[in-house]
Amino acid sequence: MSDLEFSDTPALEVLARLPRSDIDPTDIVVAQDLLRLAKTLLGSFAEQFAMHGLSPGRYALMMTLQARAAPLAPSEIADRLGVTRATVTGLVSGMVRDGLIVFAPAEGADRRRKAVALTDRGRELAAVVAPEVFQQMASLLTPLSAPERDTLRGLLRRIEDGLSG
Amino acid sequence: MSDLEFSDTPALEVLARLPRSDIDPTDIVVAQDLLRLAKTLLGSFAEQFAMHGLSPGRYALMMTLQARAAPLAPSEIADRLGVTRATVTGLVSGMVRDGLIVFAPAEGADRRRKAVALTDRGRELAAVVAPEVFQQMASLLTPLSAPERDTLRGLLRRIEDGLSG
DNA sequence: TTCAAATAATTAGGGGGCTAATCATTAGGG
DNA sequence: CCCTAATGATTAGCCCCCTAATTATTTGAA
Repeated sequence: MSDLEFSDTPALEVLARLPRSDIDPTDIVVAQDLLRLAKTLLGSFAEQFAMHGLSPGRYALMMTLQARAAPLAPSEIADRLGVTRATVTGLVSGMVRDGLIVFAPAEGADRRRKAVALTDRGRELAAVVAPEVFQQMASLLTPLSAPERDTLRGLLRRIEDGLSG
Repeated sequence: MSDLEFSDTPALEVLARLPRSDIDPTDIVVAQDLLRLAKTLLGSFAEQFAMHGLSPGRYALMMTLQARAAPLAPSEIADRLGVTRATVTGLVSGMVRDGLIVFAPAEGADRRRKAVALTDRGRELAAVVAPEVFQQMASLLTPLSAPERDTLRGLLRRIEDGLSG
């Protein structure tokens, strides 16, 4: 459950051995902190999902269906989740097996299309899990005051922008 | 390569449908921003690793060996990386196949023990990859001034502490 | 009208992790 | 001494996600 964190690597020791590096070790420490937190965060949500027999992908799929409240085609789901159709095929087949969703040829003419919808059981599970997850998200930020949250958001935004730019 | 991000889920729509929730939607937005950045960051490093035929686990293993400059037992590696021994077995077998490490019975009496060490090729690759990775880590922070980095670090620290507490 | 290109979904195969069960060796108490 | 318990490592089998190749269907243009 603890998962591998390359951010817990002895980077400073390795850095110290590099000939003529102009990198500030402090930057490495902060970056590793950030990466470690990233891993920890994602892991803690994954754990919460797992307690309900879910995974991040399953959760995302359920939320997507829940928000639409109408059946969706696998290709549509793949687009919304930002994953491949193959991934959706796998996700769907496991969730059908577990009784969370149903899967049938879509209404209408095109016989290539399928439609995915939550079962009652899936809806019930979503109704339990979603508030829990939102609660966990909100409690992430409770150590920070409102202005601090704004500051954090601004700093993260600038880091994120720096990635693509 | 884009990977699944449950943080890009229509949480607000789902939240809006919940009966009597006392959760501030803004908190959800900030938390999702944080989680999305987490995914993006880890993904961008994973991409960089992949360009050299590495994965986060392989990189972590190489750094661990590089920092020690001495052979390590698989169990020792597992402890340092925070993963199971089974995972190390898999990691090692792939890296031996690719000529990055060597793997032999350890010196000394206990014939259960093995020893893992970088090959020349592994060391060369580490010498190429490590500076690249450090550079990428450092450049994450270039959008921020020195005081801002301190601020960020403090905020992250408090969030992290809040997770366990 | 027919046939090639586009589109929906699936399959095949791979990598990275995990747990649980197993094998090999060593250590220790009766 | 011997036999059990502990320890190091591996195997088997699972899940999640990916890419590339394949199947089924529809569209559109010659």
